[in-house]
Amino acid sequence: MNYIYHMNYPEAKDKFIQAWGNLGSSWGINRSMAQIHALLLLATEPLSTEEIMDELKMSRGNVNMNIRALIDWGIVFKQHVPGERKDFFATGKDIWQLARQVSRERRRREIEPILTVLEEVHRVEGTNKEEIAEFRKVTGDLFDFSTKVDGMIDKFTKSDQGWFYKLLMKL
Amino acid sequence: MNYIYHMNYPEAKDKFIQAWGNLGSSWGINRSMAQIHALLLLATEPLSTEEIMDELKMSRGNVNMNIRALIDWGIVFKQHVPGERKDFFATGKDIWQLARQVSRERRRREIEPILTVLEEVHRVEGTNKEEIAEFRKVTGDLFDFSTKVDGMIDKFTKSDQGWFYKLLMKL
DNA sequence: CAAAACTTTCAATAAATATTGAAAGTTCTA
DNA sequence: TAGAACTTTCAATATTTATTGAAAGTTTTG
Repeated sequence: MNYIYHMNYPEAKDKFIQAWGNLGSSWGINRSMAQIHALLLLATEPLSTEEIMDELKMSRGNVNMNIRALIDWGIVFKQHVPGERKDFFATGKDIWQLARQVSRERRRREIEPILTVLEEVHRVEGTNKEEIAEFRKVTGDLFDFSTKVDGMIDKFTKSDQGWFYKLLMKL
Repeated sequence: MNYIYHMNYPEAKDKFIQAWGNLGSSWGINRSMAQIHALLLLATEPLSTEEIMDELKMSRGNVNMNIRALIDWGIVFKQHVPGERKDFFATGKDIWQLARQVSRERRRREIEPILTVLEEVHRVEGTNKEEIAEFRKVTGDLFDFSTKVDGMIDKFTKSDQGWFYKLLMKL
């Protein structure tokens, strides 16, 4: 007889939240931030700060700061719940839209700045011909490549889901 | 009159190394590792551990560990220098090849594991119909999306430069 | 095979980053 | 408009991650 183990909900939920947190932190995103995001992804209703503190065992300050960072990233939103005074939070459930938004932000925060630096340092001067040539070559190649990637991400962030799936077909 | 400031070589080199280190660390790559890589990118000859320690003001242990991590990532190689006993290190200068190799490794190290978790937790069971439905929906969507991205990166890592540029044209 | 040349390891330490929680700030309501 | 409800801030602290450096290990050479 062959049994497949089926997790119960609390176990699966926790496993997903931990995994999302780890993935975030290996890509330079605060673990708490990623965990809060994971929790909101699973929630069927908007959650309050208290509910998040409670489920993830985090302090009010931490939840508040990371919720605001998520809002700043454009992937979490305040939701007014009628009859309630405090804030409730929810995230978009469309994974495609999430990916676009994260790409957009990382492009702005990390790719654009490195392009600026590459452009600046490319104008280097010096007496050692060989090292200057190598420096210009490397930074120039990086600039060209990054510019292309930047353009590609830009297209992606402005595209719709159909575009992406059509692109996948072509590959 | 309009003067454009041209950096001198040491300044530009340092700026590039710092910027590459920062970029690495905001993408979850050890700063020292990224800086060593940057230094090797600019070098016109293979460098020894001592030269790296010296230029980047790092300890022998740190250089040794991070060089080995770079070798493990497949982007730095030992080079034998005739008449020398110690190891010298160099990195590939082809940016396209570098991008493919980094993609390949990150796919293996980070995307594959999350796919495993998503698949596992998707088989969740529980009594609350609504939360189970939401859980299955979210993890299923993430799995589908990640599988597609995984496949795309796989194609990318196996492709040649022409493929990539042709793809960029299509966009 | 001794000792010099070189590399690796890893416990201790430092540095960077994340988190807490209490106090200050703000907004709402009666 | 006082005070209750709620949010934000931030210095202190904890945690995680990176780095050091000296000792142990390995390889080479004469």
